[in-house]
Amino acid sequence: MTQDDGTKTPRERYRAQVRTEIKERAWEQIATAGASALSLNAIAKQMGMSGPALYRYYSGRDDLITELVRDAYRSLADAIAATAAKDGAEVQALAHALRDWALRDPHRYFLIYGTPVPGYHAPDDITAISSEIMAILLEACAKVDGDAPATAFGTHLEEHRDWANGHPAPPAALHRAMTFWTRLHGVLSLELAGHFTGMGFDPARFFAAEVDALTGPCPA
Amino acid sequence: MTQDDGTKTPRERYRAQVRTEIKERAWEQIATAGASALSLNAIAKQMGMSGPALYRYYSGRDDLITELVRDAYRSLADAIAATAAKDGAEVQALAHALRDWALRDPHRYFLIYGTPVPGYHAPDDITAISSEIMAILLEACAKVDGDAPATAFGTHLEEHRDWANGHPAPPAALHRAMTFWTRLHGVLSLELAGHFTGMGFDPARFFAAEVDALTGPCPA
DNA sequence: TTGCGTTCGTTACAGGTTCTAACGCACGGA
DNA sequence: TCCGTGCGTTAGAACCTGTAACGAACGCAA
Repeated sequence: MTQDDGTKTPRERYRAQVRTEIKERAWEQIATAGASALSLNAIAKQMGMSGPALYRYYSGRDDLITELVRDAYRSLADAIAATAAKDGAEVQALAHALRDWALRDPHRYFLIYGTPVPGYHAPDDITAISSEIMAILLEACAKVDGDAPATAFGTHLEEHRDWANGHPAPPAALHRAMTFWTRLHGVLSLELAGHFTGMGFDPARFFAAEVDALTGPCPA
Repeated sequence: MTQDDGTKTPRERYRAQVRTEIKERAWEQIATAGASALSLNAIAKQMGMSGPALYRYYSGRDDLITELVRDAYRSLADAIAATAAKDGAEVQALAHALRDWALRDPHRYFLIYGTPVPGYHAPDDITAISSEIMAILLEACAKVDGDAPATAFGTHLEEHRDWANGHPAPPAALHRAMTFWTRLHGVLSLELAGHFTGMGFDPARFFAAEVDALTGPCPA
């Protein structure tokens, strides 16, 4: 046989299949009741199994949620990387890719950028995915701010650029990347949280306006 | 006697006192373990009472949390109103008042602007407090953008200005108020959620840079 | 084909939560 | 002084997470 499936033994194949089905049920549950209401017991019952059986596949609730967060980051990084490869890393394209991804499943967005769980710390491989995304963003900003003058906060970032993972972006690009992140998160998170409902205006236009302000030459 | 205390009968006085003590314990608990881990049982045990006694004072967990959200909004509105009265509603002053308030208790900030609970809808009196805050912000922005040219999104807001509650702010002011909200929320929420930890730069400088960009004349 | 060990799913249980129901007591207004 | 309202109690149902011990099935190897 071909070794297409990656995993080899039937047990591993079965185990992987059950793990993904658990995650699918978990996403459904999160979409309806939120991440805080995620119940291993309910997932098991829904799959025709009884309670503690799931502990063969995930060591606990935190373990499952960590896996979901990892998948969410991975999905976002792939979406961003895909548009970067297709549109040549235009900043506007990245922004709208981010919004499309967030609107596709708001709960998935909040799993990453929502209210943090007090005791929880993400493992290293997850933060690594996060810096993948940042690298793509920095690349796009560097193309725009090739020789833009450094802003005040940009020089501050220049002095503390360990987070850029060695990317040779100029200060103005570092500044633009950070404002890209925070401004778009600001609009998106308030929109997804429903704080704009009933206000009457079009959130998409607001987002587009922020993207325009972001890609303009002014104070990035 | 004077009717200073508002409540009259001793029973009402006692009831009010217990209700506030419950809320104090709840805030302590939220500060250490987050809102999702708030336990009525633990609060009761901490107060020397046993479990269901609290249901005399709050009809359930949701009722208590709603009250906490109301208090949080009220506290924010008071803080904003205080600086508006003191500093004459300078936009910068409002921004830093917001950050100070948020840093004073991050969990309280997330209780308002964090991940929304799927089924939950805030009662009308809470949204009323929210528009109090917006009114102050609009007033401050109107002083800045007295006769500023309308932006594209500003005219869109002009056409859907029901959320401004009849405030006679010009389009540029409407636009500035919304970007004030989303941009500062963007920086603040990511900072409070810990997404900047380990990056090395100073979040306060980033916030200040965004405030500067916000109060500048460029694309509001 | 026949073992045999690993892994799976089960039930039983401990301890936690929210919330309802029914009971007794004690406080306060009349 | 009396009596009703309101308070706190215990008991219990229905959930939840997570552990422990048991039996069965599956797959690899001889």
